[in-house]
Amino acid sequence: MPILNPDIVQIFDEIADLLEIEDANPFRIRAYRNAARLVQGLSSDVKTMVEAGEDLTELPGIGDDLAKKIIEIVTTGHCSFLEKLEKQTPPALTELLKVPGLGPKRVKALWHELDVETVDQLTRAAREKRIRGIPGFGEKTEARILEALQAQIAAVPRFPIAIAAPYAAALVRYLQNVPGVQRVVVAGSFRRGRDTVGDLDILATAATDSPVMARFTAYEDVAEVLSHGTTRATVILRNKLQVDLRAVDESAYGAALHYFTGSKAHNIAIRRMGQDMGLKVNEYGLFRGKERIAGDTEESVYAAVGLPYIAPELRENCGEIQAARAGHLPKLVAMGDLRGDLHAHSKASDGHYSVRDMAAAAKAAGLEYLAITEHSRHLTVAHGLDPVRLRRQLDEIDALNRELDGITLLKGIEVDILEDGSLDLPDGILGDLDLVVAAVHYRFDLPRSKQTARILKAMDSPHFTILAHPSGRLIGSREAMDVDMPRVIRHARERGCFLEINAQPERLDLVDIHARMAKEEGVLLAVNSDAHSIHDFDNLRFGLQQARRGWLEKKDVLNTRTLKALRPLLAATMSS
DNA sequence: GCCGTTTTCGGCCCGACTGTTTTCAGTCG
Repeated sequence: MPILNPDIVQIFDEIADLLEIEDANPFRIRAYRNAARLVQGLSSDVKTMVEAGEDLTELPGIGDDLAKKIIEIVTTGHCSFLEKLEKQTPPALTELLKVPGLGPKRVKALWHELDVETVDQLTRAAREKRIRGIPGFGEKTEARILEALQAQIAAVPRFPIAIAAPYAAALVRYLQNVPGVQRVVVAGSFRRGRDTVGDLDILATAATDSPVMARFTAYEDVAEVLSHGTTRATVILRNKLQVDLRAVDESAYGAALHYFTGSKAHNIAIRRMGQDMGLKVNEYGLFRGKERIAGDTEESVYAAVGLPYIAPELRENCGEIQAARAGHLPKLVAMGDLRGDLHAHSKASDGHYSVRDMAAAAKAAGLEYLAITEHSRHLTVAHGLDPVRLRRQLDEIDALNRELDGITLLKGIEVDILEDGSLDLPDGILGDLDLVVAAVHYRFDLPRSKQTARILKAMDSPHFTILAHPSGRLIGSREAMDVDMPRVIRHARERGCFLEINAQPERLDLVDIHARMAKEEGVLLAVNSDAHSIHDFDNLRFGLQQARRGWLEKKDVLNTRTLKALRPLLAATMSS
């Protein structure tokens, strides 16, 4: 069985969970958590690194011991230390840690006092009112546990960022109108541009006598108030989205925004840097002794620890601090850099508007060019085009281009990659296009070797410009295909073709770490809307955030090129 | 378990809220 990075992540997290229940040295536990997070964010395959004889202790947070464990895992497929822990502590206990309100201490107490090892046993113990008898537990805690268990049956998944966005915007507007409130901003993973958010973290600056906390918990969309203090409150909205509000004085804006944006790992690293310089860093500012030396702005927070400003999308403690220290931070691609969009549909296939309407909407969104890329005939549910209908559309686009002003349409197709890796339309007509976008739309279940071979073969077609939504995942409903993405990326480089970051909220694929890998390999990415309607160009901002999370600069993104600069790049993929 | 312009030991980020407590432990972010 091939060992992939997520397998290592899971093993280290499991070790950390079990060590927590055993009440081990918290810093030892943190070492495993850090290692898990490091591997999670690694843009290369650990097994490959081991096979290449790379020194894993070069990685920050990996020492001799963890390097040995990683080597054991990738070579044998298991970890003897984890197996030893599982003999001492029932592995099912780690499931209990996921119950809100239960941490390692309480899980351990439940296990020792009541022999509770599983979620079922916990539910029974709560119903039979046995939990309140344990020292440190009471009736309220018992009720909370039972409630949490019942809520977990209807487990709340993470929200795609675009779904959370309108709720965030509405809350921000509401809070801004509360007396005494100065600024309201959404922080947390939302601000870091993650593809999904587990909750919304909102920061408000307000006068101390502002009723902002009370007004927050009284917001009409609040279904439940989980906690309510003077500077912090947590609620659940009717759609199950959790929202945290933190209120601070305006003078602490920068420090609080930095703290509340995270990530946690990034914050810890920054605080440690501050500590080395004799500074205390918290959400109120940076302090040398009692003296406050920074915190008005985020820039001042970074400057105080000797760093340039780091964009929120980079704050995952995955190399951004080292890059900042070395002066090597990327100048991230920005919304205004996008010149065009290379993937869109009209009602000729499964879109909802005419080509003319789509062109007008793209122009209104500030774009200079738009590729029309209908589905091909194999995708019958989307009314995919055969050669005859495609030929007709090409004539329509030629005619429109003679008439349109300020926007140029490119002739494309989103051609199906068939199960054997061939493309769904003949080379003859594909050769008459400006670009060929290709994608997998069925048989997502092929084994890794076959799926990878299928895509590599498709890339070797005479006409192949962009691999669209390369992993095929749909957030919350379909897992990514099992495909060797590093190999696909390397092949794209050899073949001279491009990969897509699809900006549809449920796709956002390539994901950040693969985008970063592509950048490192020198493969250009297209940030495309995959628009099916005139409103979908708004989604480009989410695709762009994903690109920024992949450390992409303007030069790394294909569709930041002017049309003049783009044409030869497209042409080079259409003639080999 | 990691790490080192305090380098092989002794540190390791910081604070708010809740519930069960009479001063704080546990959990969370």
